[in-house]
Amino acid sequence: MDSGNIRTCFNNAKALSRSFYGRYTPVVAFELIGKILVFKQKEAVLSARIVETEAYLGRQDPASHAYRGVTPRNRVMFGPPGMSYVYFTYGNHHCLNVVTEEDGTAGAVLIRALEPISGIEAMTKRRGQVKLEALTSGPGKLTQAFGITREHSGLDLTCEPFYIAEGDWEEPIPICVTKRIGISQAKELPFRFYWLGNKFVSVS
DNA sequence: GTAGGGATACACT
DNA sequence: GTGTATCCCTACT
Repeated sequence: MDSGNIRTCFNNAKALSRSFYGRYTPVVAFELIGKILVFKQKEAVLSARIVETEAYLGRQDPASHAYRGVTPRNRVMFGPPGMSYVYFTYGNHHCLNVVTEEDGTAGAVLIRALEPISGIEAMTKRRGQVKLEALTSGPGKLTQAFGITREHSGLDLTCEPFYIAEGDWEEPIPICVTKRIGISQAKELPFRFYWLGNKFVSVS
């Protein structure tokens, strides 16, 4: 597949509504593949297509931050859907999640990989001189490319300047479902979704 | 294959 | 308040 074939105008795309996010987390994770993450910044409009996600549930999911109940860090996961949840891990990396499920129920989708569309220069400046495929092909990489930190946790992703828009891809997207990776608990659940054959996916 | 790094949660004073 | 095990990773060898 030619994943570099980018032709449509993301600027006119509509942000996804809150009701999109307020559903069962794996459904949201699945449907987020092909959607477009947009972050309007001073120096550039950064945008990228979502090519890989993972679903994390609440109290019933041992791999989820929400498993042990509300804490200062994870409380946004229990709030209204459509908000961002950013956390810091392994001493080096931030990870970007989108809150799902109705207000009061925990759930989040981890954005694991993106395919850059615009603002590539700004991303490269933050990431250093790496290959295009290495810019955003991992959860820690994409937050670095977008300049996302914990300060961006709890933001509303249904409106500007930081939002997720409808996809622009006209053909059906081949989506592969696998087990989640990088975790030690509940590894067997089929909660990872990625765009089959897309070279920006972190691990195939 | 593994070093590196810092925040977090929780068990203890 | 302090100690420490753990963590949804990356970049290097």
